[in-house]
Amino acid sequence: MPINSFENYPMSWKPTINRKERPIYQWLARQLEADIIEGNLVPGTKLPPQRELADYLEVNLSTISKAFKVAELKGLISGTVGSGTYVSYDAVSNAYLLGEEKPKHMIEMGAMLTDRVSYGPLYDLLQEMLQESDCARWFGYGRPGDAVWQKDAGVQLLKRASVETIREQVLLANGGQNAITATLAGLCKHGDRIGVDHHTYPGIKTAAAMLGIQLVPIRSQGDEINPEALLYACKNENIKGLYLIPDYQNPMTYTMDVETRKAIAQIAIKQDLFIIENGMFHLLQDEVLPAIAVFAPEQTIYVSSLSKLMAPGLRLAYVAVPRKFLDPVRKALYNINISVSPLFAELAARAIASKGFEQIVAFHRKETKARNQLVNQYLGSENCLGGGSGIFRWLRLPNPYTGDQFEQLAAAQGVEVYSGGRFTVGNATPAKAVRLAICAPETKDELEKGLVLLKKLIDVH
Amino acid sequence: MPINSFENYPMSWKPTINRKERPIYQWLARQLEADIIEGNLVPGTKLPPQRELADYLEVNLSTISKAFKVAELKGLISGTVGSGTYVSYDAVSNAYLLGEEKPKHMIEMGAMLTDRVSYGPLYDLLQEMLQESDCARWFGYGRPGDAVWQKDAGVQLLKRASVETIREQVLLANGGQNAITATLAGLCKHGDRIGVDHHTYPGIKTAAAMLGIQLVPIRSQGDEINPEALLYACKNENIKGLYLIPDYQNPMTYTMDVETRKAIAQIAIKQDLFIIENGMFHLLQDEVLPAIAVFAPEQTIYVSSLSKLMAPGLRLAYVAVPRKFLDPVRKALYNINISVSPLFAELAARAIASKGFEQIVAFHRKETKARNQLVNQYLGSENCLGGGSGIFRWLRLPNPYTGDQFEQLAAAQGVEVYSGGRFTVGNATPAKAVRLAICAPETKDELEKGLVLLKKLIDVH
DNA sequence: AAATTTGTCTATTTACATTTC
DNA sequence: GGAAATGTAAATAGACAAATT
Repeated sequence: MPINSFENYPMSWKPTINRKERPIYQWLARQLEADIIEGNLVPGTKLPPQRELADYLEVNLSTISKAFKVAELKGLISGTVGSGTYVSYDAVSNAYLLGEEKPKHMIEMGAMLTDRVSYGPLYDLLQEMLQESDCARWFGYGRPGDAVWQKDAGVQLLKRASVETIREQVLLANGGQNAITATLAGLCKHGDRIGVDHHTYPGIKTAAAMLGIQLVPIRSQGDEINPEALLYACKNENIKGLYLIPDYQNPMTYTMDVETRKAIAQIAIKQDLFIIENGMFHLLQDEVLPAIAVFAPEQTIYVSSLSKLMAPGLRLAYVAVPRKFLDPVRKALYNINISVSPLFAELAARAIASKGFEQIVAFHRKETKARNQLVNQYLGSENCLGGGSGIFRWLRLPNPYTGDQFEQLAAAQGVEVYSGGRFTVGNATPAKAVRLAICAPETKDELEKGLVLLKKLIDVH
Repeated sequence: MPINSFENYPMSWKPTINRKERPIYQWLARQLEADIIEGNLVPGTKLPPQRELADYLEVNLSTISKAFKVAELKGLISGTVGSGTYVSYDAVSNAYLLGEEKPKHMIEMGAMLTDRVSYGPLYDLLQEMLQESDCARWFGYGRPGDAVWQKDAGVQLLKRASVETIREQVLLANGGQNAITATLAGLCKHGDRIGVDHHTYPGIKTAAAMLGIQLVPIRSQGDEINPEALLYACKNENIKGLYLIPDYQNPMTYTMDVETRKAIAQIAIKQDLFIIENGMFHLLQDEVLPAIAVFAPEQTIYVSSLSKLMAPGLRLAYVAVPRKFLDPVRKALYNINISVSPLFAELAARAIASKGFEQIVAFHRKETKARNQLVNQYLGSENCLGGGSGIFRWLRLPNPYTGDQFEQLAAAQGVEVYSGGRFTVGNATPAKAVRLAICAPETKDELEKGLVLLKKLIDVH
């Protein structure tokens, strides 16, 4: 019997204990998971201190600790020394952004797509390839020399994004997500910690949860990661690496300035952190700033994906890998893919080397800018962050709305947007904002229809 | 001070202890790993009992246990209650079969390729696709209906391999390895155990090691997994699933008979094991036996890859997933790939639905049989297991040779073959055999050259 | 500024089950 | 067939450090 009767204390979570159900810690972890998923424990709830639970259940402190650890690695809860353990805001929100079936007649502004200007040129290049003699080799493993020039094309693309590398340090992946998951799998082991923005690309959240890698939101005053906050996380959170999107951060739209890049690079070098730099939107920017990889070339794995730049169906990414990480990343990519399709590797290489490449990029930018102007007309630019040649916006909501509420209301009106909660990491507080994928609607007309509906919702308050 | 002086006992491994290097268990694990990789501890070495080491180092038993666990999850050592802990045979052998660069002028009989008869028909189909209107959509996400018919094609392919499923339970992956790694990642967590053949497809070894999943070789009298051995492993090894290649097992060439399939299916149902059934060579067999998935449809994830059947560059696989595993496997595939290329999904679907499909398969079989007859001429069929329409053989070596020695000698002669050790799992003893990929040489002439050289090496003894 | 709260980590204790002899 | 050898795994204890008050 516990010395105190806990009946009188309000405990936010009262698990049952069943001594026959061994191991205890797993039994508790299962209960905790179920209670969170079923909604008995809502996001943001503070769980009782581990010692209190241990006392209440008459088990050892470490048994509780272990149960919490299981849930934490699944991304369900998040604990901090001194302040306690909280149910994560993103525990129940759906981070899988590309479902199997979509309800029809929705204006799609959730999942991120680009416009379709590049499909034609890609088609032409593919046609050209198929006219050549021996072209059937693209269904095999290609000719020995092919891989070399395909990687050289990667070098060229990376150079365009300010990253200097050599073909021996370029690896090919089946798209950006594939590259990132492989890099994580190759460089981290179960239980490792990675620093990220407090709102970030959901793909890394689900991948990390699957691999048992813990994401640590790097806090700071504003929304941007800053060097002091990073240094703090190095000292106190034992992080092993960083995942960053310095150019038009997803979803918060900020672009990191050069000084901050330098400072973060310096810290990464000093603290021996690796950085996964996602250059997703780098080349779409009006002014291409030097990548963090430029300032910390031995620490930074730079990922340059073609799906946003060229076409979403061209699932290919180039990864520039520092020498010391080359072997593990190559092995992880092998374990996951064996190899990429030689046909696509060739097509992509030709697209990059083609005269039309810059034109495609320019087209994308132009189309995107026009759409952003449309957005500004309806939503203004003060509370709707981003713009320029960014393919999404970050709409800060007027006061009574939470992101989730707004997402649901918008869906009811026929517009799909993604709530801030989908991007929230760990115990960070979900922003009262939604992300708008402005290039996803097929036409500007459809985008405008969506904007009208969203504007109405906002003006209610 | 330990009570006994261990100076006099011969201990196979004497780690140093440095009490300043905390944590102790990590310090020990690092030493163990280094000693294995540097060759101070050769494969097969029995390590001292955990208690003995603990006594010697004056630390607790569990500290040693934990250090051993770290090494075991990396696939370096393998412990059994009662008999002790041994250095794995495959700890140092290279399981990554597709290196970046190959020495030139080698006759390739290591990495497994098929012949090239299907390249032409695939080319024709792709050409046809590109003639259609709106064909540029394959660079986007395709039309909504596309995915449906592409999955139906998968259903059709699976049915051809005896597996009955519905489109809702078919998922697409970027090739067989991609499907297997995703399935493992989706269904297992760090530390889980999976039963496999004592020699198996190296891709699962490296993927499992990366994910911290432990492979348990299922032992039995002969080389084949049998139901009693499996039942034993269920009771004693706490395995959560199975990975099997019932049709022309890689590398040992055996095909599981129908009774054994039924028995294994029954055990899987009773013990609630999942089965990852790799149907890699299923459709190449002369007689297509019912898959294990037929007898345990709710337990079996059946993977049907096109790279061996059609072309290695067509990196696509269909996965038939039981309802209860659908969600985790789909999410894992999403985390790893987001999606497969719509262009390839369409091309593959058309290839499967085409009239030429059966013809391609027949072509492959015919070509392979001819090659196998050539192999029989030189190496006989008694010690060179496999044949028929199998694209590799398992050559049992005459007595003084180990697989590794033979691999090296053959390489010196200009023929690449893969030693049994590359396929060995955990503490299983590496077979004195090598695998010959008989369809990898581009021509029969080249295959014959290779066979002559191998024959000479064998005849020396 | 010091004391308290709180989570983290590793080593230790204990119980257990199987294999070997 | 029973005792000894051996690895496995969970619970517990204790030390530690950061955050809060």
